[in-house]
Amino acid sequence: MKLSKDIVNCKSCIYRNLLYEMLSEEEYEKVNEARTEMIYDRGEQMIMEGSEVDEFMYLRKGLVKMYKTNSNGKDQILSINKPGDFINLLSIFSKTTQQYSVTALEETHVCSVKLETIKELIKSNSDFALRVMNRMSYIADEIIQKRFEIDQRQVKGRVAYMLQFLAEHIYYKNEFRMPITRRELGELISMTTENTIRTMSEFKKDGIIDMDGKNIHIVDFNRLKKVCEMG
Amino acid sequence: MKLSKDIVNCKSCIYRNLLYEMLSEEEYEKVNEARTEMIYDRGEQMIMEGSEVDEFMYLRKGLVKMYKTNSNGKDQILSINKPGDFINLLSIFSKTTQQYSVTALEETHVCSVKLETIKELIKSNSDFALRVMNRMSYIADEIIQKRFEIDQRQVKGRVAYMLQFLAEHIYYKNEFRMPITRRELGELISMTTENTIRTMSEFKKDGIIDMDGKNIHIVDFNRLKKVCEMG
DNA sequence: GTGGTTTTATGCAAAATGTCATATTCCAAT
DNA sequence: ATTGGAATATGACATTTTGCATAAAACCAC
Repeated sequence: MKLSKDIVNCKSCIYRNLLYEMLSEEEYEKVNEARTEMIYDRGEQMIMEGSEVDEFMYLRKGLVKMYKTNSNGKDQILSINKPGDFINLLSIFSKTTQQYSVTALEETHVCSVKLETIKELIKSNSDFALRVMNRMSYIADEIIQKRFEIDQRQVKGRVAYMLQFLAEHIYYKNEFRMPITRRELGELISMTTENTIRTMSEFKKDGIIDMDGKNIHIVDFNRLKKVCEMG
Repeated sequence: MKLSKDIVNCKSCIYRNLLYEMLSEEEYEKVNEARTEMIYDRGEQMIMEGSEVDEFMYLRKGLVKMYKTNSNGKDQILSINKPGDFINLLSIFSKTTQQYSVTALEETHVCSVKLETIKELIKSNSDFALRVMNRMSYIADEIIQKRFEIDQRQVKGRVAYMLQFLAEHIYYKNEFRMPITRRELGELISMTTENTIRTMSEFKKDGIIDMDGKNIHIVDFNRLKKVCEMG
């Protein structure tokens, strides 16, 4: 992890309107000063489950996984997050320790603001408070809805769902490089590594996708959707 | 559904300190006036997925289930909620429609405050805003953590987990009357009705629980915990 | 009370999923 | 370039879970 050298002002940040649009000039400055921007390499752990919560963090660039390690040492991945996501917004107001770990899946830039500063802004600017609530509500809902989608499907449907999700909501195209291993994909949809691999091989044999290692090409989106729908 | 006749003042409500403790006298009055208390019978639907969000609701008495109906008409239960829980806090700030349905499992009293009023309080009282955030954060976390617990277990572990949960967090004793059918229990832990019933029969045969219809008695808590731990 | 519907219950065959073993490929550190 | 460890791949087999059938018991509306 290292500090970013080219300091970007919040005003020119493309994610500014997600959160800071209603701040006054003065409040803006406050965030700008309290803010640090960090860069993490692929594979670097950014947040460790159980560590202290004292910063409010969001992605400016990159991709991360949020996960939990259970008592048997196995990871369960909660979600894959992209820029604009607030990676610890759920723990921040009710817990003193991080509830989930976060690791970078590629080079990732993170903005980090002292929690104290955010709380001051919430107190001084109620529109900002409502916006933070809006984002919290949205994030929680997204995670819960996604768990629902996964839980109601069986293996093939789950893999299909995730491939579709990656294509439509992360990469916005039918061809992409998998940001995670097959094991991690399994951890994301609650199934074994072997079954994950087998299912993807099957999709390839059936002509639904084409793949070469981590490179995925969804050849027949309609059929993928169909598998996704019937579970 | 009917309006409650014996109007209870918020000040004497036992759940007052969950949310309203930092309100001024004036703000208190505002809530009190904007508030309606409703009584729902067992089986009555209180919130319909897709309906408009315009009230902030919380339980004063009773038990409810929050659930979603999927495209095949099957329900998935998200959580069982008891007094003090805010049954639509997750949808309220990011969505204009309810994301989940809520139905009473027994006679249930609900306090309902116009969303507009709550938003005004958030604007006028920043400590209240922080408290609302704290509750949102807490609720989201609880739901997500519970999903994790369920997803990492298989059938026996899931049933054991839920029985333990009911005993320890809903009824506070080893003997209780199941508030839901076996089908609903299945909907809660993502398994079929048949397997749910079979697993409970097995627990009975093994001497872990005793049961007669909906009456459950956890005879051997240690063994239940063991089943719960090994998945 | 009566009749109809839902819930609980259990058996059995089929399907899905997990486990273990083994081989090959890929990737990163030296 | 070499090498060790992780990731991908696949088969065989065990176990788990589902799906369907059927029946008794419990519950509800009239």
